[in-house]
Amino acid sequence: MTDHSDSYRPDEVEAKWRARWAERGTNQPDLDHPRRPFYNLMMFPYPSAEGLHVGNMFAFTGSDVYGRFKRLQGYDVFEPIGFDAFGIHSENYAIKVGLHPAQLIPKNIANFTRQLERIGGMFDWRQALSTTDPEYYKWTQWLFLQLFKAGKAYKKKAAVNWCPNCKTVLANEQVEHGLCERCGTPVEQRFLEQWFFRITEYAERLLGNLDTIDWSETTRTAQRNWLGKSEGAEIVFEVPAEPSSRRAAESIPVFTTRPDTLCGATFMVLAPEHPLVAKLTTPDRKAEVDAYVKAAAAKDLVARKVGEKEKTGVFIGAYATNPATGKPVPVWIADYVLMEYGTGAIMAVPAHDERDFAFATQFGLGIVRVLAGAGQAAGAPLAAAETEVDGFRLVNSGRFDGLEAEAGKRAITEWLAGAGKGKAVVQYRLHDWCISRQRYWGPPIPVIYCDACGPVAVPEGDLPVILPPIEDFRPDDSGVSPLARHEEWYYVPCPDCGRRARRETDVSDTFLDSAWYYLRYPSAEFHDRPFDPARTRTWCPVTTYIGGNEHAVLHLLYARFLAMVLNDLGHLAFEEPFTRFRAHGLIVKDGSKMSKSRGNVVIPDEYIAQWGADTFRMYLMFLGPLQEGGDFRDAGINGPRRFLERVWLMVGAVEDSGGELRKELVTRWHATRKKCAEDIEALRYNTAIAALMELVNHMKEAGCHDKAMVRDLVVMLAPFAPHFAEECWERLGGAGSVFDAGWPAWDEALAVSDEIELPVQVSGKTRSKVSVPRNAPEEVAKAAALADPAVRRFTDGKEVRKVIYVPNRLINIVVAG
RNA sequence: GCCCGAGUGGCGAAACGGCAGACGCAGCGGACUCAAAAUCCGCCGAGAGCGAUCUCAUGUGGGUUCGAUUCCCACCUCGGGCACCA
Repeated sequence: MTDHSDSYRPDEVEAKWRARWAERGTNQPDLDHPRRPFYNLMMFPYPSAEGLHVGNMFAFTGSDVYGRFKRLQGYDVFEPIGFDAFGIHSENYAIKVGLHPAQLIPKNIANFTRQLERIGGMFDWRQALSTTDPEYYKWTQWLFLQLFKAGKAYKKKAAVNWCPNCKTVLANEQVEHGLCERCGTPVEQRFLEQWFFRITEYAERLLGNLDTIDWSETTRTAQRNWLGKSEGAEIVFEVPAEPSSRRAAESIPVFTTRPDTLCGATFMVLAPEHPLVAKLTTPDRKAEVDAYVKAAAAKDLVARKVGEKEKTGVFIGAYATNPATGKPVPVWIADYVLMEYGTGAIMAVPAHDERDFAFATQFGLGIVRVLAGAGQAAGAPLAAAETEVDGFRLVNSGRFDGLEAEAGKRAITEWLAGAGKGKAVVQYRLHDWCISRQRYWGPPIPVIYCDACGPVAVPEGDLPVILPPIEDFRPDDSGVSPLARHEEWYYVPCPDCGRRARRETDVSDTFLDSAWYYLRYPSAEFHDRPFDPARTRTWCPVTTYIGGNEHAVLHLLYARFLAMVLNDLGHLAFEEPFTRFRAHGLIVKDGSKMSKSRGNVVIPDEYIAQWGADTFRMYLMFLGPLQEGGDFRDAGINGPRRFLERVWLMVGAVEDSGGELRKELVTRWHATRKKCAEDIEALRYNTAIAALMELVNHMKEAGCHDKAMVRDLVVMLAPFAPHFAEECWERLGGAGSVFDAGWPAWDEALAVSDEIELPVQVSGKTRSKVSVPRNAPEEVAKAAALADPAVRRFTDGKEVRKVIYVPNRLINIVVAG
């Protein structure tokens, strides 16, 4: 191509339109008086030192295509962007390279900003935010105070997950298989004073609302599993007083999902940490029990939770009474029972629970069957626990014998409640959210401890509590934050009594920063309020949210919880923050997900420099459906490039063809408008792009350069290749931005053709095609089919048994033999 | 172990229960060129046949149906989540 005046040069075009958009405020909706507000949100990035990688770009482009499409449909689309820049990621990296995070983060943000602009996102940069900005974390602290004042934040000494490498506490959600999610170090148990949010109070609502929101099913399932609802009963086992050792009577409540098996409870097991263990242990068992408790406490959570098949445990010498049978049952402790779940104690029913069966077998404890199938004797021996009990009936259960399992559950629970020995309860797997971190790089928790007044909230007028710029920000093994080494910072007068008091030195979890950022975007310029009521009413809840499923149970659950709390406290009118959520797929490279931690990231900058952002955007979106992700390899990028160049040439050669267009082409035109819109709405960008390519192929074949068609083509291409489309639009004489052109409307009647190529099957095998009018009556189609020579070869001389005709789809002639 | 996804040409993929492989990449043949690149035209699942055509083919095995990539049952493989949660 020697004619430079007519070749497409992405660098120039893209730079030109980036400048135009900034100049004209193209991407800045009227935040106060939008006609049709549409909040298009993408999960904000953590600004890593490596920069935005191809996996990020895939997700951001996916969200941006949708936002631009909505814009073309006439919505006032608000597409904000920001940076989730606090947290251990940034801090650890700063430690590694020997810099202060406060120096590092602004550089990373600058780099991300450059990249995000370069990929052509429709971001409203006026409202950009960083969670590390005091103007932002002031309100994160405010949020904490609202929960604190409402009694939804509390401090307790608790067994927490401690990462000895990151030297901090982790939330349960940040522990994977007993390993630290970030660095893979085995997590230890420590007992520390920690701040918690009462998310468990919201478990029922968090679960129930899942049925009311339009979210990816995978995400909702993940949340349901995480919430882990179990319905069952709490049953109290009494331990009679022991006069010889002067021990009083005690009672041990247990939680079970199988109250129907109560009569089969032949022993009990307590968690080693259970508070009753010390009281109930008999003197002769004390040495052995103490040793076991100690050993269990020393075990890290990996050893305790995974891998171990061998059951261990010790008898503590006490006997409790089975409330249904009145028989004594021995009380054991074992580390397969967890203090954090239920009551920390179980009734063991070895006949119908695998773990209890293994334990009973190992220690020679009694096994009594209480459920039997048809033809099974009540005394039939068990080779293994029988947990599948469909159609089984209760046996060895006295007055409850003969009931089916479900009926037995109800009957026994009712009987327990009447006798004051138990009640129906619902348990959740969810724990309260531990939000304190013994680290530096986060918002200080705004509480002051006074010897006279106790924990006091920092007055809202004193916010933000600025994170001091200390040099020795590295964590240590002490279990306290680096801020605790700075007296000059933490000694302050008590806000209530004025006496010397000390600040909380822990900072809050990064997930608190990100749990409310969507509220800040529309109100980012207000200094005196976290989120403006009018702006929030206009823009929230978020219309469409796109993000990674790795946040299904972390970020997305916390954000929902906080919205509910703010709703209860009267700050928000809604309780579900994201009306529609779609999880994008992951970009895989060399067999595993592209991520910094796996070291397989590809930075898009070089590709963009070589091909242009538009071509690269189209290439990524053409890979496959957004929700499925795909393998990254750069083979194939030539396709979108050739396509855009073809369209470019077409734009240079347009002509007015008046009403001369072929009927077939008009049909394609309308069908493409429709298909492309429907596919984008469903996030099937790959087939939307394919439809545009098909249209171009047909236009080329027909030698068509019709101006109106080319203009539509450019508009439909705009979500994918925004700079390119703007340039073409301008060259076609369009006024303003192509994004104000409106999505081309289609006529349903024109989108289908009058003549149909109808496939003809003979006994279910396709043999030929015949041309018939659209919606042809069966007789017409049948006559045409039976007249076709290719069909007659299979039907001649045979009896037609039946004809199946699906108008406009197919005709199937079923013949005998 | 349990709960979600997904298995289709050399590759990325497409297909309201109705022509399997749209669209694209790579490859092959040709045109243009001194030549190469770019561009344009044609071919492109496997097997048989000179051919029009025929047979086989959507992870495996069954089933429902006139007809199954699609629905049902069992199994295999690969991703992801949960996991001693009582």
